Amino acid sequence: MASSQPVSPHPAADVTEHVGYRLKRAHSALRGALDTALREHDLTVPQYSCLEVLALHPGLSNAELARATFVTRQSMNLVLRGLQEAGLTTRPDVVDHGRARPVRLTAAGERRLRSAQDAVYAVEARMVAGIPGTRLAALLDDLDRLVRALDT
Amino acid sequence: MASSQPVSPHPAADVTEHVGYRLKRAHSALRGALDTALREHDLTVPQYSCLEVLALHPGLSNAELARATFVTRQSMNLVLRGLQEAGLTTRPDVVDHGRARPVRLTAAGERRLRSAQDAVYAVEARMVAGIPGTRLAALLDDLDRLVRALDT
DNA sequence: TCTCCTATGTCAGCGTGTTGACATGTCCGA
DNA sequence: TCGGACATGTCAACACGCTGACATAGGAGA
Repeated sequence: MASSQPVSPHPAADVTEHVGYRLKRAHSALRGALDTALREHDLTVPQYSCLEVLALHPGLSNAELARATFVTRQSMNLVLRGLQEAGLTTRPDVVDHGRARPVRLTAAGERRLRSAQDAVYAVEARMVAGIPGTRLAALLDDLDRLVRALDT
Repeated sequence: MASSQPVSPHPAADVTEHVGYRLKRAHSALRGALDTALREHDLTVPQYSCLEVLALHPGLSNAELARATFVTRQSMNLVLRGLQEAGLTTRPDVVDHGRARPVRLTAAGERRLRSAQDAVYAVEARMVAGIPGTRLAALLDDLDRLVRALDT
């Protein structure tokens, strides 16, 4: 099975050898682990992602947050609504210039993010622990190549 | 960083260097590409996954299909309902022995799967094309290690 | 035999994520 | 100046995917 020529219509004999399959399984496992880790912090994964991005880039608009987390404006809009109801973010009702309204973390939002980060980073560390250290960089690079190859 | 103690709270300086982030992005890109590829075949990604597994293992029950595709019984139940309404799968109303009802592809289901496979395999090939051939096996292996490390 | 444990199927509710559509606001160029 | 291209925010409809809960069917063990 070390053939290097992509001649057949089937990338591999077994579906479980497909990159897509492995990718889906890994993502599913990570999602599940994050879900349980974040539950005790009363956050969902998209909510946490949003807080993390906001901490790094305060004042991003809904559409910008959506692009940063790879979802649509519509999905992010819903997430933001939840975060605002929980008092973790603020968003001015009117702006002087454009149409985009900048989102910012509240003090409660920053506290919540910090407490959740420990749990999330623990999951990340546990996941990466199974990888030989020297191959981690290659893995990150390959995942990046997959993305670039797809949106070409 | 081959230290075996989880000392640092931050696995990496930048969030975009996290495995979780890259994994999410790659999965999102794949999902999008598959969505558009499958749309002209009137199939969703979970529906296609279900058909693919059924072709390999005819007669699997709802719960078994769910485990094979990493979703819950409830989610798979919904997918199966859609497939049955489209006439792509069949499922006996009563069984003589247990409670599990075996699902099978109809002739239409097999045809639909075959026509969709070309599109899906093209996406897989396009995605993998960006990876140095010698590193593909390592990538598959590392993705596997991530999963095993998480459900330990 | 009777009971408990486990697996399965299904209902309900919620959050997420998508496409499609539409209104609104800016800016650039004719 | 004005009109179109573009980005943004939002509504609606639909499909997924999760948890929680419940009923049912089989098998193992007292």
